[in-house]
Formats: sequence, structure tokens, C-alpha cells
Amino acid sequence: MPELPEVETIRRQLEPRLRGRVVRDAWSHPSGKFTPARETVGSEFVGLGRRGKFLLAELDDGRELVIHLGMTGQLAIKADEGRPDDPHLRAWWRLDRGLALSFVDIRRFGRLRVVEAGDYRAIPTLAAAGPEPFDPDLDAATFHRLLSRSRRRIKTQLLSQRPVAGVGNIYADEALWIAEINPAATRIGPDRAKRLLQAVRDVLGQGIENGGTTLRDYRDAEGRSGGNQHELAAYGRGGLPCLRCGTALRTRVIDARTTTFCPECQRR
DNA sequence: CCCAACTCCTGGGCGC
DNA sequence: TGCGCCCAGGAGTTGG
Repeated sequence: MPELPEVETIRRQLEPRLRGRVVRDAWSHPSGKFTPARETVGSEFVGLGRRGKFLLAELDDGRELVIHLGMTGQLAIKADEGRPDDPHLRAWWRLDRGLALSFVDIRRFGRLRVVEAGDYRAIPTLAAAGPEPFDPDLDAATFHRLLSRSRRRIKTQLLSQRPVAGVGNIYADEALWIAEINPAATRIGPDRAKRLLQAVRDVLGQGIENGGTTLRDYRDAEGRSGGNQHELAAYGRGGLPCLRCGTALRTRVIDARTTTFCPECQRR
């Protein structure tokens, strides 16, 4: 499931190859999640940004193609050999210079949208997204204030993208484990907010360094797996010993998301 | 405005 | 071997 590190890895790989390319033709799966691909015909890609888990492909006409990879989305630029015969192909762009961009997404949780640049009113999660985790203006006090706006459980808040953008289920469990905060906690003091912000930065930064986490489907824009799955301390380790204290990690469902934590280190 | 519940999807894993 | 069932999960939608 692509989270910020996976999306950023793809962005870095794709950006230099996409910049300057003109869309000659486009195809999409009939679902409305993907048909906006066709609205880009004739435009040129002039940049590739990222906000949280959203990719923002800037067009030369003042619009943006907003891409969310969902659970299983994969983007790649390759030589144009005609539209690939892949049953999971959801969108395909024929570019100039003999290249083509493909969007493959097995589970179809991804989506595309073309908007006027910066106008995200039609994409509520993006419009309401909190600061980027590595924004230097985001300090512990600001993060604490953002967390205090809601009484929902801390894990749920992280997944909401509102206190900070880009965290998904894997990195949320990892950050809470590092910060030694119970995922069901509803009130986070200033000191714990400070620890959590640092932990979020640590796990996301490490995820980027390792080229993302591949559990099953994630591949970067070169088709390669990431390496961060070998560094996970909490996610997917239910029943295994905590790497800090040896207690068996516990798995439970919090707000419909599988959550793994240490019942000893992460007491309420 | 906030929030909870439901929805979308399909391959893989499991029990039998 | 194969069938049926169930699960994972980000974000959009709906309704209170």
C-alpha cells in the first residue's frame, strides 16, 4: 500500500522522464476513477510534485493531473510498444519521443482527477491534508495543536491525513511503536506529540532511504521492490517479540484497521 | 463542522 | 485439486 515513502520514491524516478513529455493519446478503463486520464491529451507534463500520498502532475495549461495509487497502483514510463495487454491496466498515455506512461492497479482503489492547479475542492482529503511531515515550519507545538483538534484515537488521526500528510497503516504503527504511544490513546500531551512527530519523520525518512516497503504489490517506477519491509518493528509482527522489551506484540483492530503494538512499551 | 458506517475491489490464504 | 469464504485497506460517500 503506497504511503508517502513509496509515492515519493516513484515521484523521484518518474519526474525527470515525465517532464517535457507531451500526451499524444490516452486510454482509460471505463470506471470514472480513471476516465480523467483522457482529459490530458494534447497537454505537456511540466513537473511532478507530491502532497501526502497524492502525486501532482503539473500540465502546461494550468491544470494538474492528480494521481492516487490506492492500494495497488503502479506507474511506469517505458518505450511505446502499443497499449499493454495487461488485464489490470487502468490508464495509459502515449507520449512523444516514443514513450508511454502506464497505470496498473489490480484492486482499483487508485484514482485520477484533472483539476485547475491547486484547486482541490473536489478532492476532500487532499484539500484538508495537514502539513508535509518534513515541512520545517511544522514544529512540535503545531503538531500538538493539530492533534488536539480531535478526540479521536491517535492511530485514527494519523490515518486521517489531517495532523500530518502521508502516513498510512504501516508507518503509523511503526511511528507509534517508536514513540511508545498506545494507538488507542485519545489525548496526547505536548511531550508525546513531540516524540510522535520525530518518530513520524524517522520512519518516513527511513522508508524513503530504503526505497519504500514492499509487502506484496508495491513496485517502484522501475518495477523493483523496496527494501524497507526488512526494517519494520511493529507492522506485521503480531505475536512476535517486541524488539525493545521482548513482550509479544499484540494485534487488534482499531477503527477497522489492523493495528500491531507492544502492550508493554505502549501502555495507555 | 465532526464523525461513524458503509462502499469500492480482487488476489491470496485458508478450511474442508 | 478445487471450491467457497473472508480478509486487507485509503479515501470517497452518505447520513446523523
